[in-house]
Amino acid sequence: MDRPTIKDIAKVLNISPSTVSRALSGKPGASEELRKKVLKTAEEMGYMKNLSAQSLKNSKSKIIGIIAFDIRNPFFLDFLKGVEDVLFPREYKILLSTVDENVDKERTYLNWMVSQGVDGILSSPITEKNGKSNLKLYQNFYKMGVPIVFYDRMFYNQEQFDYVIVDNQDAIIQALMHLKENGHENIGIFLSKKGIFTIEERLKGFLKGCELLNIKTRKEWICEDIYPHEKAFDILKNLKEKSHLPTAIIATNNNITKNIVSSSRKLNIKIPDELSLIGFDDTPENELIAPPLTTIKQPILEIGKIAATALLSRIEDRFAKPMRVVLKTELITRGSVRNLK
Amino acid sequence: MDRPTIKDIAKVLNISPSTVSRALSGKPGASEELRKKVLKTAEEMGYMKNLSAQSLKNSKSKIIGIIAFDIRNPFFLDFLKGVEDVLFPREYKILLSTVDENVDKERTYLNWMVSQGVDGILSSPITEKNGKSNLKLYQNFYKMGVPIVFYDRMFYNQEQFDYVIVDNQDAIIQALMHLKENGHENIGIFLSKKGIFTIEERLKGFLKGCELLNIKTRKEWICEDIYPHEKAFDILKNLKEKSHLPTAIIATNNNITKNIVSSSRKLNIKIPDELSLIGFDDTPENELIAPPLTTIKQPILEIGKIAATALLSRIEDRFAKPMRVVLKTELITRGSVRNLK
DNA sequence: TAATGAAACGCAAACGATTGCTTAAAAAAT
DNA sequence: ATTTTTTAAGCAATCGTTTGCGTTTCATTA
Repeated sequence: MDRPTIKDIAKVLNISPSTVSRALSGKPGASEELRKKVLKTAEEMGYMKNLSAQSLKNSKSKIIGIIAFDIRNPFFLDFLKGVEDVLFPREYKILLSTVDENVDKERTYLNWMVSQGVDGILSSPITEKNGKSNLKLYQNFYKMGVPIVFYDRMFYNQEQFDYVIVDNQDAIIQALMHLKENGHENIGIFLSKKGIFTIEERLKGFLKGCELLNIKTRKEWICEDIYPHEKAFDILKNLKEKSHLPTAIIATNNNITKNIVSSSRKLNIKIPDELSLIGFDDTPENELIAPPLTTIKQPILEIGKIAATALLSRIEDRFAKPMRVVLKTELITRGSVRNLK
Repeated sequence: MDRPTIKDIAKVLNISPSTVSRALSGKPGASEELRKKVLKTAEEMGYMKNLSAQSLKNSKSKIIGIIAFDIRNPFFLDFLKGVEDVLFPREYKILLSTVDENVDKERTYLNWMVSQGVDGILSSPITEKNGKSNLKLYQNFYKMGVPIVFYDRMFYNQEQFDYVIVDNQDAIIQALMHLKENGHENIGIFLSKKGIFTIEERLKGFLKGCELLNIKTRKEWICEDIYPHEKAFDILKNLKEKSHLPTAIIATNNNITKNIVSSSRKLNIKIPDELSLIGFDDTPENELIAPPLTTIKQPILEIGKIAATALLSRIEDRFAKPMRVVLKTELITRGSVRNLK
């Protein structure tokens, strides 16, 4: 009692499989009359096409693979929605992976995806702090003609790839300007895992911005590689004990932000009275936190939509010139930055 | 310059494709010596197996489909992680869909998935408020032997299916007990979209709990079908204007909770002084909200893990007896419930 | 009426991997 | 040295669809 195939339909109607195929696909080669009959019996028999067979035959799967650096990041709520909005109407399916910031896992998934015959890949590539990455593999795939679009992250000096990212340096500079306008001179930055493209960029932005705006910073205020994010507590504690707290901190992801808020409470550091805070990535809850959080907001839904659109274009034309999209972030000012003036 | 196939490897080594296949898969029929040679040349030639061909041949895809009621719900952050934790080591891939609470979209995706030849489906089925659902389709698939496990939601009187859900009635009763213990007698519930299994259950739990605990409630306090969730504002406003506010509200999803908090602020209703609130679904931010939110916490990661495990079992044995898992929720008490005593 | 063309349909070979069956070769047993 | 057993490898069919090419049918035109 297996699922009926094209051959079964053909047998029932006493015609050839090729004709059934043409009728089903609407390609010329079957009379309109016959076509209707085929459609009807297919329906009646509960026919469902076998996409594996189709993929095998046409080397097209209508599947795109997504490499997510870490699915637990709320970033993916909006990102996946954006991607899906574009993909669904065009009948593309999503093969999802989460690689937990792990290069080996990323490699495994990448190979699976290509083996699976995905039509393209949307990836936020991993770079570990020792510099290890799957760049070679991506380059191989690129040569093989596998359409790839990077989102959120990319590789330096690899401008042959398409990418959709955000201007991370500018994002931090915006934050810095806002702080300066509010009279802050002693500013720190809490950075997540080292090596990650976005984090490196945010650090660069911080350094550049401090110079640009003539803000003095101290080494102890540039806190790198805070991972796991709970480490924020110890750093904050240390800073407080040494009476070395900056007047403001920029956090570089929402988990760190969250940890700074909760740590501050435990350490009895009042936000924003004693310490101002700017977070990265806006979640709906940020508005409700005490105090309401001033954050850098990325257009995540847009990133998803644009990346998906770019990938589809790339699939249609392997040789089109690379699409390089850099979106701006927006600073949402709420109550976590104190005006010192 | 296409990707090499088994045949290409065979040609290079002057052996037959069958031998290459057996060598690569490690099945008996190739000497160890030859096997190593095959592996080596496969590696050198950059061979990657074609999973479409494999699927076609063995009718196994090593892909499981996930139907997500709405990917923007933070539920899926943990759920997907839980699922992936189980699936990745067993080399299963995830085909993800989001159906936006839409029965038609769900149907489309379900058909795609089966056409794709997924080995099983993890689904949180949609029921629209008019009762429309894809139950028939699920039943068909069930008869066809497509392994299906429902999570978070299920269909009433369909105990042939496997499912992993939470005791929603008990969850609300727990909340009610907590409120009663804190002296609340006038309690309302804000329910999301009508028809949804979990929401219906939570309503039942509320009704049952009120009777059990001898809590009087009013019709105006049982607010159904709050969708879009922003409607919470109007309801609250109305209640306040009529001086009809209950002393406590139970919200039935985190979006409604969020809207109640923000609406209360706008309407100058103090939580918990004037109004106590219990939310549903615990997000990390709940702790940081003002006031810290008392919520009903579902073991989401567990739901994902158990559902995935159940599905794999079902795949292995189509005729095993249905796995029916009902997990308990936990009430996380923080600051949003006032003690009236 | 015969010739021409188009349309409708069938045949069979692919796509890449797997596997039951057969044959050949090597090892073991008599 | 001959038979039996084990092991290694090849042949060819198969999974379900698609498609180039060939054939049949029928309407069109000269």
